[in-house]
Amino acid sequence: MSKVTLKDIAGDLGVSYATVSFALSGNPRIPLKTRQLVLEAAKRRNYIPNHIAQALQSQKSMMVGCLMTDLTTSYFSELLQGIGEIASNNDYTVLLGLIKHSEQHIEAHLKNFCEKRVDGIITSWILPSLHHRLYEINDSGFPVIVCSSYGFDHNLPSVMNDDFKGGRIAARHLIELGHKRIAYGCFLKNVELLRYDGCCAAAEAGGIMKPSLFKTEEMLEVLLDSGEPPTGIVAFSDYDAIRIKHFLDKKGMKIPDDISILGFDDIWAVSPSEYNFSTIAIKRGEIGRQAMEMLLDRVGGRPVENRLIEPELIVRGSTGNA
Amino acid sequence: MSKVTLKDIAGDLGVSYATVSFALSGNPRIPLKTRQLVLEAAKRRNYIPNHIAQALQSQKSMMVGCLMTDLTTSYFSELLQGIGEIASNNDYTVLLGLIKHSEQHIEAHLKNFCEKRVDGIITSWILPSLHHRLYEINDSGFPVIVCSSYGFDHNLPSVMNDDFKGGRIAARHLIELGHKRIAYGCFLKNVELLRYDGCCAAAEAGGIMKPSLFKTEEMLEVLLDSGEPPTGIVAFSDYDAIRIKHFLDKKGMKIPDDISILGFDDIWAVSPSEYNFSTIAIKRGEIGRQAMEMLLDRVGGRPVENRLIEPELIVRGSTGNA
DNA sequence: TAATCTTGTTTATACGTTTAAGCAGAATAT
DNA sequence: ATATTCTGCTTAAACGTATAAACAAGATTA
Repeated sequence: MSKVTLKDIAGDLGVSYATVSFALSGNPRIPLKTRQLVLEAAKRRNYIPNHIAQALQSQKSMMVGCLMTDLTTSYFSELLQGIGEIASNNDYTVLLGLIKHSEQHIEAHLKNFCEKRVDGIITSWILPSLHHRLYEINDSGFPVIVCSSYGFDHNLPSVMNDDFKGGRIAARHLIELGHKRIAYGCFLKNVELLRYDGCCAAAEAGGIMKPSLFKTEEMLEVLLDSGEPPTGIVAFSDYDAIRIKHFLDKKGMKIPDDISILGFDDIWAVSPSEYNFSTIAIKRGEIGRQAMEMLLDRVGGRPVENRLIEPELIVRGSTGNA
Repeated sequence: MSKVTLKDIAGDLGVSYATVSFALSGNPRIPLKTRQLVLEAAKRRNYIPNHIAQALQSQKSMMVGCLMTDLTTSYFSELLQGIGEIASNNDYTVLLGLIKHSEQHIEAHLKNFCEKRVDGIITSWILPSLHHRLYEINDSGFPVIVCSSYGFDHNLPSVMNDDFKGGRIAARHLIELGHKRIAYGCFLKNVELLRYDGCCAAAEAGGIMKPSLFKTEEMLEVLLDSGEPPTGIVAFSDYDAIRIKHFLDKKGMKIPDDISILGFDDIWAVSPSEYNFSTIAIKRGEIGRQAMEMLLDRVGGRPVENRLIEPELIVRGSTGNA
């Protein structure tokens, strides 16, 4: 076992262990000569500082708890990558709580984080029925940051994708390609309409009709069969965009010749080697990085403001001139 | 801040804090009545045990460090899911070290894990130049377990995919479909040939020719243009299988009518809604679970043996009768 | 020359918990 | 009636570190 402690190396040198502690932490009262000796002895003995003892003493664990859903693996992976990057740079360690969406499961992880005395918690989307626990935890001294690739309702410091701007960018792209009639499609229920609002804003700015909204394939069909069918579609997600493509396939419509389409997320399926769809790429890594930075601010007692991360248009083969 | 300690709740009740500690840990010397009082007071005060102090005292951190590469996000996600599941069930917390493949980066995470006094470390593939560090760390009292979806050279307790059996299962599947001439393709350099060996074993058992091995598209072309072209191909990975499919597309060959093909991994791209390829699914979750179980065994001082996890054949649309 | 400051180190306490050992009083055994 | 065991609790030490306070000796100042 690695049981080498300050006392051991103090014993080697015939000094008190306080001296060793001071030397290692670079206290100026310790002359360079002594310090050198201590460092050598530490290296010789392969001394590894015991962070647990340090944490107990300093009341800082230098750990951040991350509550992550595994709904979309790529989302979770890139977010963690971003969080981990900033965490590492600041000597923080990431505790991972991968959650299924059961209340007990989430609660167990939160409890665990608190017992381990993390300096803060970053969470992605979790069951609304557990939001009150996040508030409690946040209020009881564990700073909580929420981060997500789409907006949801809560009342905590957060870093989110800027859905409104994303929608605006998507619609603006179509408008710049000359499209006059745009539709917005989302097959998920109970999802915020910020992206649609963004489309509407772009439409208004571009002087075209307010985009029509459809939530089912039937509604889309009605639109297509109407006198003035849309020539461009913004989908809530790349998954939705792919689903719409398959629907259009059946109707014999070609992308992008007959109709343009783009979604959100930049999942692997829409990459150039696969569907090759234009998309609004959500900057998951950036969301993660900023969430961790925000947490560091809160830990440091600095004021924070909610942040929106602007997504990025990636033009590929599914959008063309009207 | 959540600064409620044993002393606080001892003060409330007018007993010593040792009594409180005993009561909370269920020591039989404490009568039920007292215990009840303590539990109530703890709840009232919202007492959260300080795991850091417990860890210092017990010399067990109940944390496991996981060193994970993010090469293939789905691999890493499912592995972690498996590790996390067993970890949670045993009151362990996962420390995550997402690594880029730079020596300093990996070394930094390893050092961090040791300082945080993890009870053990689980690592997936890392740079061979750092294997000696894993040995050192393992020898200095931090049990290390290696887990991976394909074999690589090291000398530590491990949980690996059974590549040999995987290859055998893949080839056997083709043989059962009546294929007499099988090829094995792998575009990666420096990769072990266990899967190919498995194919060969199946071929021998099935009384057919030893499978030919190709490592480039040129070599594949030569095979296809030969007098006795293969009718079935086992690819090292699903990525390779897809790449081969695109090559075959160019040659105008149809899957599975003209030729059957299957790879390894069961990545999303080969799922029914996409390429719909037959594949050998590597049980990443299971590898993760067993790795964590193995680590628990080592922490508990129980003897361990390397484990091989048999992958699973998933039959989809890319393999058919010869 | 005495008072003060500086330098290099030690002593002691604290962080929050576990747990072996101790202790007083009650219950039981001899 | 005395010795023993049991019961319910307390005391004290330990885990490994950080750090305020103290201190002895030497250097500087008045």
